[in-house]
This record gives sequence, C-alpha cells and structure tokens, in this order.
Amino acid sequence: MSFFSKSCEYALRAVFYISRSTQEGKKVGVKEIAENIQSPEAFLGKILQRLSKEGIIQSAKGPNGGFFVTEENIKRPISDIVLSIDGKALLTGCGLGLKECSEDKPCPLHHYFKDIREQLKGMLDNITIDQFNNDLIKGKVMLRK
Amino acid sequence: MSFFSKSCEYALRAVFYISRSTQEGKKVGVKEIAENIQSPEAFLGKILQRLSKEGIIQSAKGPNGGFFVTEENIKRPISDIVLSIDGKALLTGCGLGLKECSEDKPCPLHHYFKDIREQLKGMLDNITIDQFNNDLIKGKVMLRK
DNA sequence: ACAATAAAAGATATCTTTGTCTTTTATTAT
DNA sequence: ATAATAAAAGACAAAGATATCTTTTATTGT
Ligand code: FES
Ligand code: FES
Repeated sequence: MSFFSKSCEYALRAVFYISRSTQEGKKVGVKEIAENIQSPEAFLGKILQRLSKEGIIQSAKGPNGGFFVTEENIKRPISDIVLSIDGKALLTGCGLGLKECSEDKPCPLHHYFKDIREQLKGMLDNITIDQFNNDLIKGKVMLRK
Repeated sequence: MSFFSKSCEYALRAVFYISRSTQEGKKVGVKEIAENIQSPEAFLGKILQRLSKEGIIQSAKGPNGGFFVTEENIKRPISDIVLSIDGKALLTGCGLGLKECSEDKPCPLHHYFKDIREQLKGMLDNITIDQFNNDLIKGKVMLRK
C-alpha cells in the first residue's frame, strides 16, 4: 500500500507536467505526458478525461489540441486532484476501517491517527498546482520514475 | 484509498482483540475474533495464519486452541503488523510513485511529504500492541464497525 | 484408539484496479 | 469538402485484492 492509488499518482504527476507546459505556452497531448511521467498512455488518457470532466484541467480536441490549465486551475490545491480520483477515505476515514471516524466511538488508533490525517489533509489543501512550475523547469524536481 | 489495505485493517483490529483476550486469560478462535471485529471469517483466517507464521501472534491447534500473544509479542510496535501485511511502500516509498524516494531526485511533493510519512512511521513504531488493552476492556475504544 | 476441535493449507470465486485496443466525435488546416 | 489530428468513449483483458469453500494436519479429552 501507498498513500495514493496508481491512478492518483499518475494524475498528480500529469497535472504537474501539464501545468509546466502551459506555463511554457503550449498544450500537450496524452502521448507526450505519458512519456514524460512514465505512465501507460491509454490508462492516463482515461484519468485525464476524468480530470477534464471535473474541470480540474482543460482539454482541446483536434490539431494543436491537447491538455492545458487555466489561471484558476493552477491556483487550486492538489487535494482537489486526490479527492477527485481517490475519494475522501484517505482524508476523513478511520485508519482501522471502522464505518466512520468519530470522537465518541473511536478506534484504538484514533487519537494518534487523527493528527497525521489532518496534517496530510492540511498539506494537500495548502499546496497549489502551480507551486512547482519553476522547480520543474529548472529540473530541481522529478516526475519520471 | 485509505492508509491501510483491508487485510491490514483486519489484522490490526484482530491483533488488538487477541491481545485483550490474552490479557483476560483466554485463547480465541477465528470465529469469535471475526464476529467481534466484523470481518469475513475465512479471510481473516488467512491473515492470522500469516501473522502467526511471522511470529507476530501465536496459535494453538485442537480443543482449547486458538490465537494468543506472548509477553514479547505485545511489546512489539504495530508497525510490525503493517509492514508484514502491507509492506514498506507506505512508510518509505515516494508519495507520487517514483521508483524510489530520494533527496537528490525528489518528486515535487517530497519536501512536504517526507515529514508526514516520518510522522506516520514514528507513530506506528512507537505504539505497542498492548497499549490499548485497558481501553478495550473498559469499552473506551471500538474494534467493530 | 477415537471423536471432537481448531488452525493450516489448498482450491476456487468475485470484485476492483490497472491496463490495452478500437471506434467515435470534435477541431483544424488545406 | 477533405484529410489529418487529438481527445472522448466504449469494449475488453490482465492482475491483484478480497472473499469463500473444502480438505488436511495437529492437538486434546475421553
Ligand atoms: S475512529 Fe479510527 S481514526 Fe478515528
Ligand atoms: S521522492 Fe517523492 S516523496 Fe520523496
């Protein structure tokens, strides 16, 4: 197990890549994205479709088409991506899998767990999509395996 | 997605239940455990088999048999259970799914992510199995959905 | 020895996630 | 209009996680 599903990992990496490309003034196709984040092309296509439908990214069909982001898009926190792909279980659910996480019927780990989960949520809520464009352009951070 | 796999959630809840039962001086069978933590019986059986094989819990066949824990067992951190069932990805892997998490080739989230992961790891390393026996006996914490 | 008990082991089934392939729809440039 | 491009949509395949069922092995009490 890892924090995010494969789909969500691809989604995050892809959105970062798209954001940088938009910053550089160009739309990008699935193929280019998939190559640069090392993900299966067709599978990534499905994921981007979803993100596009949810308004997290934009897409344009036809020649010179591809994926890109708007000013509004890149100001959004990455928790939007995580919620959209993996749902809210990670950010609000009980760590031991009880039907719901609650103060009055807590699982043994609740007290400790709650804090970690809140921190993760806080982090994802506060990091915006555009935040890494410069680091990406400078090659300071990686999107490829 | 949630932090742990279903298997791991069952494992943790079961081990807590077994630990309390041992504390109360009795071995417990799969059936009783499954009922009390609300998990599928046969599936839980497999998980307990694995934990038993790894020496995290003990088992005894035949009449008056069942699962129990030793003094050594209950002093172990619950990270042992998590590692045994879900592997190390959650505790050491890259949050964005890069082949490995590293300082010199970090993913965009690395800087933030690292801390959260370390805290989760720290928590799991420091919480011992026996730590909740009293709370469980007093009904302060729950193992049932 | 025998019957009863309970975990271990093996085989199989179902569901979800991940991944691929083909066809359709929209857009652009010629 | 037509051809080329690229995403959207749909159908399908493979793998892994979850779950069930049956048979075997070990242990106990009679
Ligand atoms: S009840 Fe389990 S984490 Fe809150
Ligand atoms: S490289 Fe991604 S978390 Fe460290």
